[in-house]
Amino acid sequence: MTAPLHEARPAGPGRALPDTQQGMRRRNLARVMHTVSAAGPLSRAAVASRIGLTRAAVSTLVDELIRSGLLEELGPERPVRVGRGRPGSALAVSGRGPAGIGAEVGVDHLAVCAVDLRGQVRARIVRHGSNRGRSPAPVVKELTRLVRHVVAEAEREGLWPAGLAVAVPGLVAGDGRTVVRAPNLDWHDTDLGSLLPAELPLTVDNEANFGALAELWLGEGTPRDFLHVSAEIGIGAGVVVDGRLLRGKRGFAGELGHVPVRPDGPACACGGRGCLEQYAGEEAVLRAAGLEPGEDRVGLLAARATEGDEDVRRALRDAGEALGVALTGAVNLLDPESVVLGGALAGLAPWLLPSLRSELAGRTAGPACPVSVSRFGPEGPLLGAAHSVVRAVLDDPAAVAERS
Amino acid sequence: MTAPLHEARPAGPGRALPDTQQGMRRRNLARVMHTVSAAGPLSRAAVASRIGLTRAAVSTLVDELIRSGLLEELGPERPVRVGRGRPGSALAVSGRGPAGIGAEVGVDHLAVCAVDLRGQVRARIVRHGSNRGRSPAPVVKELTRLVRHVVAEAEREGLWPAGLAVAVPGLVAGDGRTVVRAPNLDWHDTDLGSLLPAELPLTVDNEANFGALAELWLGEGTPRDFLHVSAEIGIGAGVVVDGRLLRGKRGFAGELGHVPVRPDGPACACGGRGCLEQYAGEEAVLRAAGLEPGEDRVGLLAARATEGDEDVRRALRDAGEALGVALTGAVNLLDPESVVLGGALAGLAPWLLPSLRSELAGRTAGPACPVSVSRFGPEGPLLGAAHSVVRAVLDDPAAVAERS
DNA sequence: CTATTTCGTCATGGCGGTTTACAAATTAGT
DNA sequence: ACTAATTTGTAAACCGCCATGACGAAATAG
Repeated sequence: MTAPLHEARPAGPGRALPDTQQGMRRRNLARVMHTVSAAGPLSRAAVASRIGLTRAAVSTLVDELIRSGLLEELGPERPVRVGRGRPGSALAVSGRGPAGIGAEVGVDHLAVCAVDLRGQVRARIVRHGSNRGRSPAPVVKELTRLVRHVVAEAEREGLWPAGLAVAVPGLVAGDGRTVVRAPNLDWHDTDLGSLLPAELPLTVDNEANFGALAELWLGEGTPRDFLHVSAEIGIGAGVVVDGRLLRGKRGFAGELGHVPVRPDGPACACGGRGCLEQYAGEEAVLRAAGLEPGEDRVGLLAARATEGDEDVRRALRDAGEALGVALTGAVNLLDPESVVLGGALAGLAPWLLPSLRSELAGRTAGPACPVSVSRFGPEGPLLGAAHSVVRAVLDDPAAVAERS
Repeated sequence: MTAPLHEARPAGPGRALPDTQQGMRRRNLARVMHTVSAAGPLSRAAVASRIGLTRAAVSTLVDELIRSGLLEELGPERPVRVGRGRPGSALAVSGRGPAGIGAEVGVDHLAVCAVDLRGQVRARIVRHGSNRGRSPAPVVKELTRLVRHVVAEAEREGLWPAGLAVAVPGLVAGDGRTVVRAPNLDWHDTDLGSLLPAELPLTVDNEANFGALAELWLGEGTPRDFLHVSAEIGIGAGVVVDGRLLRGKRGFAGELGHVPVRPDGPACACGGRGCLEQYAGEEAVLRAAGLEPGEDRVGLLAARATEGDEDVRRALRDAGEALGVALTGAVNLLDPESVVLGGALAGLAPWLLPSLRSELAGRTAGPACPVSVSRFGPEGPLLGAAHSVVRAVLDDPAAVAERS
């Protein structure tokens, strides 16, 4: 029963459980966890009215969750006051117990963190240094060391790892383990499952997808329908529809970088012509700006743009324009509530946004789709990965209780 | 309790019912209906093993459904044989009881049909004649007459109408009643709910969406992730993701017609430039082919192309090319399993497909997304509409039993 | 200080699926 | 043809889960 933990993929609170009393119980446990997790400290009565069960039923559910160590009672010193009447006893998600381990394989860094059920980052390591062209085995070996380190640190705080989620800058197969293509790393058809320790349930996904999930779960007022655009060499988008990540048949959805912007434009590695990547991809922008590819390419662009370098600014303006054209297509197709720029794009937003927005507005009848910048910037994918494990626990607390 | 009947919109078998024993019962009733409906005559034991309940539980569910008239026992003359052992008694969806009424407001016709729970069309009327520029009131009045006629015919066969679903060639608001914009008809912000008889639960939706649903529900081997493209003056797409229709925030998803194909192309009514509609829309194609707009425009194009008219063929080839560019973007974004051409496009497919396919293949790395033609052609939206009502009954049989 | 309100829990009950057992209906094998 | 094996459908007893209603506990309002 470790399968339901891979929740960043199948997704949806407790779906697919059989419609029997046991399944009902499990779903109700999940609903209690989600409610308490989302709405802060809450009394049993408040939970009951929110999920539509009686106080008595919620009491038994809460008892079970407290026994499992997933929920805790804050104690009589910190009651939940409502007005007149006896104050409720405050329930909160436990700060001990299971933790989600998130990891990120970036082009220029590795990062690992541990997040508890409350959403707090409890341990964190970042190692800088380029991974371009390094073969998977040594990179993953190093990543494994970092994971073990973070897990050890988390365990010292009374946490135990419930799963590992890895964000990679590339396409991931539908199995949630295999990196099909990561151009920045030059990885192809690499099964991370066989390289990582098998102790933890594993999920691998695109960084744009995890970034989108971070936005969905952690962003304040984030809608249930939006596009999260993120870029390094390639440009990827995490598409969230009705609160769920859109993956597509093979798991390749969100390949914004190869949306045609000018059908007769320059040839692209994908076989097409005039793909967005040819105008707004990292290499294209650096070339247009007259810069040499170096270590921290995004930082370099941002620095030069800040200094007022006209070539760089023009290059970014043009990239924003191309992004605007591609996003117009996406917005027409998906009708999202907003578009969020995350990952590397977040740092370049000041110079991309004006042309992007005007292009989008000019091509749209009625009010244009609002474009914002992610609050998490480059941290999004890592946080999203760790939280995906946490969400899996919230989605089926009974499965975790069995293992603890 | 008429709300859950509008199932083409919220969709998803019995979701959102409370996780209480009553909700469980209702969901299990729905699962029995869906199973029997999908897998033909089935014994109680077969249903039980398919949905994961015990034979005893299924027996009580089936009893209830038979009492409600939604299921029927075929009788001892037509048993379900399995091999050794006692043969099962065959269960089938009832051919009487509730029926779905589907209606279509086309540019050149009105159509209404009644479909029983088995999916059979039991009554049908089509009235030819242009509706371009006619104001909503008289058109809907005429449609209402046709609906009453079909309902009367269905009732003579022992059916009763469970709901009415109307397909329109335009954008429909999120409420499922109001036509926001239908350029072919020149309707704007028209609330069909106030014009149609209030006796029946009503759903209004875009014809491309209903066409996509027909494909999803009735097509053989149709995947759960695909794009259904359909066109009259505008070009719309029904986007199906994981077996559910993608609607977007305002319900405007699938506006393929305004995806930019050439960012510097001719201006479009939407405010943009070079939208797909400027290359593959009906007017653009007619102009490129050197034809005058007349009554049956699609038929005219098809006829001329069949005759070998080079201008028409070239125009259609170019339109296919533009469609290919726009679809490349959509395919990259959504990673669907296939693309289906329906509605008016189905009739022009022989001349559109070659250039469309080669454009799509040339712009895609790896195997290109397969493009096929709808089996239903122009009938798709009408069938999808009627079936959406039927699906609503299957999704919550208990709600219907209360009304019968 | 009392009346009122709200919280959490307990006992009871209804409902729904499971378990177990059994009769009915058919095939396979002798 | 007759028996053994197999499968179906149903009935009775059981268990689990939530609802109902009542109660004591703990606060506020007057």
